[in-house]
Amino acid sequence: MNIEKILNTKDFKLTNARKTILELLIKAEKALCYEDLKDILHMDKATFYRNILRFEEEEIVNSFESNDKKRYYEISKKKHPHFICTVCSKIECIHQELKLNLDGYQINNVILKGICKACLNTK
Amino acid sequence: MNIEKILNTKDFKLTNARKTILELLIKAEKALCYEDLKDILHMDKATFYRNILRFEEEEIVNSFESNDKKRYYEISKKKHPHFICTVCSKIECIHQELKLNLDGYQINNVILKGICKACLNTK
DNA sequence: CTCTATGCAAAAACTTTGCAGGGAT
DNA sequence: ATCCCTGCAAAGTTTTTGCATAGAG
Repeated sequence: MNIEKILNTKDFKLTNARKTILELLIKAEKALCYEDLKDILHMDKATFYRNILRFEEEEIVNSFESNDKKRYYEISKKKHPHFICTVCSKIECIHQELKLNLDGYQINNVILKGICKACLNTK
Repeated sequence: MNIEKILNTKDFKLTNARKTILELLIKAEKALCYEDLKDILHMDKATFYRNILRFEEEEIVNSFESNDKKRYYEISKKKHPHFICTVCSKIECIHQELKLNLDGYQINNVILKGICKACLNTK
């Protein structure tokens, strides 16, 4: 994934803030929230939130709200379903495709909420 | 669905607030948020949120966060997948089962996010 | 009578906005 | 030179908490 290309084709100015955010999301193994990133971002939260919103509008990034009230972001190209445990708030990636007939709809995100194995066992 | 039975079996005191909340959710055709309910609830928001949280803990109700930052609640027995449009924030119920292998996990909620037909067409 | 539930107000948590100055093209 | 981007601080939005009073069992 070429960051400069992504930003240029979408009419973004090529700023350090944008490059940093995209680099980190591309590198990431999992979806990340602002709190995960804030210590390594070196930018104001307003800058982060404004840019990530624009990335979402341009469908470079997509996001979902987790159980812990925070929004998690991932590069659109890496998207896959997520399981969120409502007890421990852990997020697990699901590497399965799911079959659904929703013609005419564009599905960007699949979130399953429930209770994970570990929490079920200690209940 | 017998409200008094639900509340009694779960060791709840039978208050008007609780009966009102459950009645409205049982009657509802779709998942509802506090804002949808506040004008007809006649109770403080703290009472609503405290009770709905207990209902969730007892798995009488389950909830999901929508695109508009609000939490939506539905009676567990009525649960089904939801599609949330990230453009217009509309929530649509999906009456399809989806096949996924997640042994050992309890899935309470399925949320699909994306762009609905109407919004795709006006883009 | 006891212990839980409620209302009110204030706080909390995360995200967004206004504004003035800085930076990319 | 222009217009977009950024940082800072303050505001916004939804949900939660503390505390005194009211109500269920």
